Amino acid sequence: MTNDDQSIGGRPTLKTIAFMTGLGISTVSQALKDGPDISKATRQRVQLIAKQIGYRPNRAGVRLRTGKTNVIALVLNTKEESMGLVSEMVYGISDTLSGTSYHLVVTPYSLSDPMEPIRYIVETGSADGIIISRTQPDDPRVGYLLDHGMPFATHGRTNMGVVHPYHDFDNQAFALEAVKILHGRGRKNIALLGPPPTLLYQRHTRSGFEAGLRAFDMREYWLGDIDTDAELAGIIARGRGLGQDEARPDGIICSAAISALAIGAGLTECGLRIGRDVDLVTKESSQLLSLMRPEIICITENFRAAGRDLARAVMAWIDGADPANFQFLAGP
Amino acid sequence: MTNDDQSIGGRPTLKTIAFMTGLGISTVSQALKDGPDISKATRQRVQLIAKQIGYRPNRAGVRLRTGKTNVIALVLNTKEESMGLVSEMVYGISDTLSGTSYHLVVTPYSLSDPMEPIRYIVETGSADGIIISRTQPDDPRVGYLLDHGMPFATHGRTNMGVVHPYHDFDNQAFALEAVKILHGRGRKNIALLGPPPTLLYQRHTRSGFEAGLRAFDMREYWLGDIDTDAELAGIIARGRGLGQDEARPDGIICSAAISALAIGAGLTECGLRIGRDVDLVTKESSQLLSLMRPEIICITENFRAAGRDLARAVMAWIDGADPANFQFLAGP
DNA sequence: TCGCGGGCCTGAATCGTTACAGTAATTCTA
DNA sequence: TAGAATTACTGTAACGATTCAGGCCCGCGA
Repeated sequence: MTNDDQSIGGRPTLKTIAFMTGLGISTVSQALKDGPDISKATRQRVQLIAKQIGYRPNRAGVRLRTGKTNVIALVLNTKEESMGLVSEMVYGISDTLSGTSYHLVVTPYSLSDPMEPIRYIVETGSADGIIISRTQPDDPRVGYLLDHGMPFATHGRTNMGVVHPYHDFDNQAFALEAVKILHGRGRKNIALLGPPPTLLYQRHTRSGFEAGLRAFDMREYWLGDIDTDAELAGIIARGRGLGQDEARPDGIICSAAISALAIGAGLTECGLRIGRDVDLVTKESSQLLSLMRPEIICITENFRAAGRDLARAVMAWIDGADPANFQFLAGP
Repeated sequence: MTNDDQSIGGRPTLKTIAFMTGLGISTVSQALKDGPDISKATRQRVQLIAKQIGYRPNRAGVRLRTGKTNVIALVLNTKEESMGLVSEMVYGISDTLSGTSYHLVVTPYSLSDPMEPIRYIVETGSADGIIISRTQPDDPRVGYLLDHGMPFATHGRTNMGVVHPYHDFDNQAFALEAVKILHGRGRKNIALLGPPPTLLYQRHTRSGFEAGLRAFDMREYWLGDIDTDAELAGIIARGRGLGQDEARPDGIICSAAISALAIGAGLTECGLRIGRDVDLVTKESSQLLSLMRPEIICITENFRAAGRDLARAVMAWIDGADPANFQFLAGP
């Protein structure tokens, strides 16, 4: 009842517009969302004023009343760092989110339990949708989120027989292509430094790799129990080991730029020249590597595009779209 | 009046605890924050139950009532990418924020207007504090935030005669140290590839650089109008140009790892060997460079520590601490 | 002319929290 | 022992938005 000082002061609210138009608050609310019960003239009038005074709905008000947070959470493992993955993903997501009402909350977890941040978000309802990465073949987070009806999208696929949005790089095609390139350069004995077996794309990578070997009649040099998640020092040491091995591979395929650099460093230490004695093909996500080591052959994975896709997917799912329509596989 | 189904169902609220304890809602609210009006016994009882049932205050409720968002906004320029700056900053900030009630919202802006995201946050009150980077000597954002009473911290200092929290790398000391290293390696003719003059740390860098030249009686090779913000291709070309210059510098100091790589790439193209024909000293922020290009001399800047400091500073300021106590200068 | 159904708008209730003004019951003061 | 002060707790009113059950007025059919 006390329409004191609506005209002046603070941020405009529905009350402000109601006061200015002489309408009721609920009318204004409906008019702003083009409710059919409101006459066209009134709707236009309200919307005009709202625009003029720069009205923006109070997020807390909306959230409290409707439960809609207008937040997308990006859940990252601190391990995550394929040279720029984080920044590219963030920028990609923001590309999509800008111009919408969504904000991006970044939630890293250093802990060993990947479920913890997920549970937190679901239990406190602090986001409308979640983007997760480092997806595992049988990822507990996916099951949990599905169970709890929380929209999400994964960077990488799962192997669970359930449908959910994802963006994945076609690592099978990548590995196949890499083998083909090495074959084209006359290489025969190929090593694969792939991702850890806990991540599904390890299987895709291996599958493409093996298909390539078969197709071009090449053989594998078995690298043993080492993957792109290993300590850099360990990878360098492995490179050194290769350098001293008579039966060393003449081609190496690598799933991460940084690991390629590391293994290359080890090889170089032994006096081997990349591009001559050994060929190195790697995935990379920025122009950096080609600068640092132009002799390393690069196949680009675009994390920014991934971020864009993932954000689009989550938003669409939140809006009720069919998640099956948002499964993206990016070619190399 | 209708205490229907408080015991079961959804997330616990104050009402749930009120129902369980038989107390009033406001009593519970006060008890949880150790209000002095509530008896010790009651406070403990309430807090015990709250913990047991995993009560967490509804952020929207708090935010609507108090205006406190429990959000720190990190405002980034998409240009930003000193190899891992974004991820390291994010992880650093999260280190500090984890365990508190704060969430981290990341707001990149690709637009030319750095004020836009700042205004948005202030006008919509969508954060309690802001962390900004790419600080300029006379930064309009700093003035604006000060005017509007929004706590913030800057990555880098300003030159405005106002006090605010910051974390800065001592670029003067870095440049001086770099010159000293080059002097120690017998170099005489030094080039500086510094940051763009719009950023204050360009001055610090130059100042340290010039002091070093004077102290060790060396001379500058003037690189001209190029800085670490330039296109990589341009920097590479400049490196190539240097390689072909008879009077080329025998030492180069670089403010960003990626630029060092670029200029190094240009030099290498001309057959020059880094570490022999030319020495290259650069700032870098990960172990990457020193591992992969050991011939480049690295001085490390720790962005994660910066993130930690900045988050601590903003939180402290929000809590009413004196901003003057949160000015950090990190040595090389 | 009466009643009924739309069209257009409004008030009240609600989401979860906090600030503030009470209100009993108890204890202290003179 | 009356009155004041203290202790311990409670009800109400916001914060800003949305939802929903009306309410009023008009035109139309019988």
